[in-house]
Amino acid sequence: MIQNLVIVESPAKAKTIGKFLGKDFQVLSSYGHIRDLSPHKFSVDIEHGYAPKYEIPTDKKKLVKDLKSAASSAEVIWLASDEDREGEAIAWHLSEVLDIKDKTVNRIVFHEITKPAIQNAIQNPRSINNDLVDAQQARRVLDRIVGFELSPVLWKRIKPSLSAGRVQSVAVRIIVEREREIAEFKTQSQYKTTAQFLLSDKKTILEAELNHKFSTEEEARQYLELCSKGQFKVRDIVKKPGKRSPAGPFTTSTLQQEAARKLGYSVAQTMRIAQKLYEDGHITYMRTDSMNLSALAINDLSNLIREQYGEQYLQVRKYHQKAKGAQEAHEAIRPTYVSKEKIAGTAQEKKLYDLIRKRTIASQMADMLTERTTIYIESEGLDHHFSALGEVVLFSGFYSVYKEDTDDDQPQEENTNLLPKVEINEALTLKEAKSTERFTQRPARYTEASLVKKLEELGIGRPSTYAPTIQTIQQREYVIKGDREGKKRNYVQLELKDKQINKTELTETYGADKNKLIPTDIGIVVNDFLVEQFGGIVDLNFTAKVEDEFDHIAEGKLQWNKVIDSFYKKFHPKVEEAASISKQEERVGERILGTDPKTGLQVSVRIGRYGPMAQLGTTEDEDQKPRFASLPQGKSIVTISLEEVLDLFAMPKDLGEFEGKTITIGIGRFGPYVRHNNKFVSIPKGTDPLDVTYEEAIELIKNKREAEEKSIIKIFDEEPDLQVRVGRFGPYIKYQGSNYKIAKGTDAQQLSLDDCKKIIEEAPKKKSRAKSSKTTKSKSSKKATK
DNA sequence: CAGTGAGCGAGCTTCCGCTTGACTT
Repeated sequence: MIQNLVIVESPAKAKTIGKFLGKDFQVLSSYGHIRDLSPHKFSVDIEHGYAPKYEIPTDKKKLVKDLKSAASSAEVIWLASDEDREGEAIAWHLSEVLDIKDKTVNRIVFHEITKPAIQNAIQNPRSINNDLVDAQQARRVLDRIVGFELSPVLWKRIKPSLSAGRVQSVAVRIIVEREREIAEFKTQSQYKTTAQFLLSDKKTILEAELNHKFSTEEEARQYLELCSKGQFKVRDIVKKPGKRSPAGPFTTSTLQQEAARKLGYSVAQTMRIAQKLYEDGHITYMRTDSMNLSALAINDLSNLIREQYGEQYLQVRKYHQKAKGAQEAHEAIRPTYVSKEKIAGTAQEKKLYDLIRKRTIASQMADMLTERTTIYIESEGLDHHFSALGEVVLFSGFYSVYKEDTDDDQPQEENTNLLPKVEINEALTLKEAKSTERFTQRPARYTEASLVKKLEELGIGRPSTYAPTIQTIQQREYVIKGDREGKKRNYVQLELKDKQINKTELTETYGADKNKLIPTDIGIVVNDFLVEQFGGIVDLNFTAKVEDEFDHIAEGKLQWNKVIDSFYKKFHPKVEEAASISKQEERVGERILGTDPKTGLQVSVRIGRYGPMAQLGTTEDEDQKPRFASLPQGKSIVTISLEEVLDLFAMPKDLGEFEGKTITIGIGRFGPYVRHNNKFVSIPKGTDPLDVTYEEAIELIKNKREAEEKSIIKIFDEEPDLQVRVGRFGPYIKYQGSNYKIAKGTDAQQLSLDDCKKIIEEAPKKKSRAKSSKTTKSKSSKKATK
């Protein structure tokens, strides 16, 4: 029998701690929360003080049973969940669920997984902080009320299965508002002037920029004309020391940002890889908002920097978290053994480890020191002056190990920009000058990582939820990760050379975007509805405000259910009101575009049961049922024109006969298609279905037939319904409309009819396949039933 | 897998934060 049972949150942590504590301690893990509100039921008793009804999730039942039996045979139980609101609640749930009436229950905490930290924790046990637990309950209940009251309003007013919540709805709002700023952005242009001067040796060139931008071409031209007569000289040379400091060690959000910028990983990908590194013992915990490093780690880092770079490169620093609502229960993300330069693993794991390691080392290194030189150039009688900037690195410091990227698309300016030697009052000859029209840049669309950064700044969401939140808003189709093609524009360049000014018109592409978060029609309509009806909840500062109240609860100054009550009394009537109107009474987000000149029927667009749609005619019209059409990819209910909608109703379009059957063009659930003899061929992306000619349609049909023929490996005369084919995932059997997987390593060519039938019979029974394909992506719902 | 969208109604969808695997295609 083991005397002491320690329970932590993560199994990897349990393993390490077990080693530190020795034989008298058994260390187990709770795998996060062990109890929660039911995923299907409201589970908050509004009438009785908002009492939450907790249950043990089915997939946690066995774990809780095991923990119980371990607890029953131990004398002292140490609850060592994280030192934050959630961790305190986990400890409390454990103390409630495990049968431990007559046992000693000690609550202990540590911020780092080191032997001294853990021994110290064991020396200083306390009891559970009930105020902190209450703050967590308030957070949990508030989120449940918001999510489970708001979402049904959306089902009723807009479309089923939608969702809203304190975090996700603000994330969507940020993206929708940015898109509006982009749409409303008025670009302006200014003329930026640069010049090349020759030094007195008549050979060396000095490049400089004018400290003024002209708003019109005329002004720029006049200035260049003055320049052509100017007598330039060096007015002053100013030298200033410059320095740059390293960024702090990684937290979850900064790791996600840098991994996206430097390695191109998605937020979810970064977390998956980091999880593996953590489990393999290479890095500390990856879900953290702290920049703290343990004394042990700082010691290791100091030794490494001294040895590999020298004493002058070492500068021990302490970083402080600026993010709102940070709870700092863990260390920063760092290598467990910084001396380990390379790890075993996949290429992705190695790259991420290297990034974490270099960032951690750099964080304890000296500043980079530079000397910045500015040469001021002027001519008598001329307003404004030119200046040439140079920067020389005097001491590289942390910069030799790691440099942080920025989100700007602009290339980084070079750091070592040497300037030629000049003297004050040295006469310079203007070799040439250019005045180029430059445009102001529209705000940038968010990437996954820059959205995480924004959310963190607002104190919305936690390290463990950034990646899932981004997944949710994409899954609900509020936002898609997409590309936008750049547009072309002309700009003017005036060139002064040999006393002549030449004007050229050049073209540039601008505004192209790749893999950026773009709101969908559904996202826009849902957001506008929420902003209008529930502005307080989707307010960017809502979380910060309630966090303040949670803090007061944690300090014992407020009662948690009173906080919830005053919120609910204001919130619930708004829910009732919003839910009292039906979809038919008021169509959220509907746009009426006009009337069809041919029929005189009303043309409108809105969000329908299956997404954005167009409607011809109205339901009030008794004589004529309305016609409907889905909006094709790339079209939006916000911007689509009457003409474009009328084109949609021109389908299905008859193209004529081929082999005795008619060819029709239409748009279905999976996009535009050509239909012939009950067979469908997709029309490739980028082609307007209305532009497809009779000849092109036949071409598409023939191509499809050819591809189909090629895909058939084997066919049996006795059973023409059964075919062995090869597809994207390799060979498979097609039989009566269903596909069957062929086991790896089987030679599909050699299969006999009997072999195939056997494979079909032995294939696992499919569960409600037809249903799951209709409700596009309801994977999460299946998990819950299991 | 491809002409859905009205209406009838049953039953379902939904939140945020802690944690890892177990699952197909």
